[in-house]
Parts: sequence; structure tokens; C-alpha cells
Amino acid sequence: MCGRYTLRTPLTVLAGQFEFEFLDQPDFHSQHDLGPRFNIAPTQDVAAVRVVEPGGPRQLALLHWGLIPSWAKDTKIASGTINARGDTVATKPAFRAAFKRRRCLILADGYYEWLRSGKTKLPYLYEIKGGQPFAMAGLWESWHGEKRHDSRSASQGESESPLESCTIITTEANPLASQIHDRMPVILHPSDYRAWLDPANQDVAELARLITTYEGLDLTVRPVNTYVNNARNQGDKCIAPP
DNA sequence: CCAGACGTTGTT
DNA sequence: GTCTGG
DNA sequence: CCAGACGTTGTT
DNA sequence: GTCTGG
Repeated sequence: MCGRYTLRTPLTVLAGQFEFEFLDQPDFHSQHDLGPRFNIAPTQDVAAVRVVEPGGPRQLALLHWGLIPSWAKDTKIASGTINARGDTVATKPAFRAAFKRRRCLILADGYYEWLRSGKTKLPYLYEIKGGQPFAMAGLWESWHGEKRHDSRSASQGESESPLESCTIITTEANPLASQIHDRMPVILHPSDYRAWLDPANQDVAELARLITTYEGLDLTVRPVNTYVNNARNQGDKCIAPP
């Protein structure tokens, strides 16, 4: 599956590779920490590319990792919706609405799996050979509920902005990935980005085909010697540099 | 009819 | 063991 | 996903 | 919101 990953590539490089709108405004950088991230974890805001309106531009968005369906009464469900199974995502109540019209690319350049042997757990980093960033197939949602976890009391009846969240779709691990775990994130082929992102694309059969592991995906894996500490206490600077 | 779930993975 | 926070 | 907490009362 | 279980 995919419960931790990296994004070390600068935003300007990502903008070129994934062809999304990005104006290098100082405001944007000061509002969001978009520096190198070695240990992206669920509940954090993650970088995604989406097309909101049919025919519209590809836009960068920062989405809460852990999808909260529009009908959720609170955000508790998010811990179980950091991933969505590719074989059932079109029909599961929590995901099917997003699957129809709100697909996105989750930007990454590596993801971790932990190899367990007895009591010890060791992190391994999967990357695409060459180290270039890749796009994981994702869905996003907008939630207008009120029982937020980060209750910053809005007091005056001010309408809070909706909480935008996302999930990463998983599929069966390919031979390399299955050395450590049974499932892996869906990594999209660049030629499939357009069809995946188009909100008007309702061809369920085609969408299902896009999220099967593509032939020729050239992954590498290596142990990471420095322990991957919890992001909350150690920040992102805890992975051995490449 | 209403009440309650709605999700994932891995491990024993 | 299980829940929460990141 | 992992890491870390997990409890109380009263006193400074 | 919508489906399932009782």
C-alpha cells in the first residue's frame, strides 16, 4: 500500500513535468511549507494536481490526506480512507462520487514500505529508476461539515471554508513491490494523466484500466539506513539523503 | 420501518 | 493492546 | 503509514 | 447520501 512517501522535487520542476498552472508567488511559499519533504504522513496536506471544471486548467492543490466523504458527520473516517482499493473504488459509498468527477494526481518521488522481521521494522524506499517524480492515482472530496478536528473556533457564525481531502488508490503489488508488501500505489503512466484528470470522462471501463499497474513501470527499492522517525517530533529531515 | 455503517492493511 | 497525532 | 501516549490530584 | 441488517 502507500502510507508514507517523499516529495523532494522543487515545485517549479513539478509544474513543468505535470503541466499545471503555477505562478511562483512569494505568498504561496510563505503560506505553505513546500520545501523538500522526506516523510509525508496521513493527515498532512499533500500536493495534488486536479482539473476542477471540464476543459479547465490543471491546478495545484494542497489536500488533507485521508478522504472525508461529503456525508461524513465528522472527520474520524479519514484514518481509514488514506487508500482506496482500485478494484472497488468505483462502487464503494465512500469513494464512488469522487471517482466519477474528482480524480487527481498525487505528486511523489518515492514511497516507503516497512520490512518486518520479528520485532524489528526497517524502512525501504521505492523510487522510479532515475529518481524522477511520478503521479499516484488519487481522488479528492470537499467536506462542508462542522465537527473538525482542528476546532479553531470561528465564533461569529462565520462560514468556514470547506475541507478538501484526498486518497491514494492502491493495486496489487508488482513483482518488485511484492518483495515487501502485497499492495502498492497506482502509479499512472504520463500518457494517461489527461484521461484520468478529465472530470467529464465517465468511461468507467477506461478509468478502471488506467488504474491497473502499467507495463514497464521501472521501480527500484533500497533500504533507508536512517530511521524514519515520526514527522511530528522529528520533522522531515530524518531520512538519509540519497 | 429505523439505525448504523460507509475504509484500509496486515497479523495473529 | 489500542488510540491519537502527524 | 508509524511513533508515542496511555492517569490523577493538588500545589507551586 | 445511500445501502444493509434487523
